[in-house]
Amino acid sequence: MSKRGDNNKCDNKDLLAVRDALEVLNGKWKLQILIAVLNGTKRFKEIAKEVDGISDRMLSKELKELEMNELVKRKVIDAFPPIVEYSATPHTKSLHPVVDALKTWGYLHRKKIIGGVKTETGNAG
Amino acid sequence: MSKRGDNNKCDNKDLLAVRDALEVLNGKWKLQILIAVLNGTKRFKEIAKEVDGISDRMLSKELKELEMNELVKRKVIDAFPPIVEYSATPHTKSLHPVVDALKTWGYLHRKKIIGGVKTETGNAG
DNA sequence: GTAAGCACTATACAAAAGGTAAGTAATGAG
DNA sequence: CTCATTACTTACCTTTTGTATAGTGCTTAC
Repeated sequence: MSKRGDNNKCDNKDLLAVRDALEVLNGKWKLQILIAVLNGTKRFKEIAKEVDGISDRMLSKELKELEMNELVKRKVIDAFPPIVEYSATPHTKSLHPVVDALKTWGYLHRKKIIGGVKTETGNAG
Repeated sequence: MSKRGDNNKCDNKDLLAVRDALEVLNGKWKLQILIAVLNGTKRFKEIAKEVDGISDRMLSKELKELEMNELVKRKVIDAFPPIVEYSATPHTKSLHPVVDALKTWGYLHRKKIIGGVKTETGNAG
């Protein structure tokens, strides 16, 4: 009866919530873009630099989806070579626990698996 | 030293950690499978039922990758129609904060965006 | 006029992820 | 023998993602 006190279990509704989150945050780039923007308002090229490896095409696409979900705010400044600034919204900021948990787990995982991996070629099965 | 107190910012190393986590957890299904297993040891078909929509092909594939990363433990019981049990490991359990953050944010997002969306076809006034 | 820079957009094509359907091995029910 | 069951594997197809290249509109620098 005490579902509230037990956050280590997921019922069906919880599963749905995770699916919703995953749908918005899925893919290789979205979280990384969000982190860049969470660290401060940035222009297109600046995000591209921070999210190393992403192409203009992908960044443009992801930014649009993120905007639709109110996870970035786009501001066009009417200047000579165009200036477009992307910034975090309150909704983006609500992602901090997710980013933080992922970050913490990333370090943990690196220690446990990546750092202590048996050589790919040397395991006798 | 001061980094400890400020978990709202990500430096380059933190970014890398998030990328590591994303690499292991990426895709539509991994977290959902992990949640199913975190809720208790289960057989192949049981996971398939809980992670609604996944195909045998995908489940098999994902389970393998998860096993390689020590996120599920596979136990074969030598019985007549095969019995294979998948269970959580200590490493899986370390994912609880991630799952929990994602779950919480999923609810939040549903309220904010999915629940309060303007109708796609009928927003003319 | 030519070149460079910004924030995109468009096109073509390759690669990866995901979906669907069918097949495999072993065994008990009919 | 056929059907059903379990845990997968295989083949084929579509969608998404990634790479490379070129172009738009505007302005400064040469």
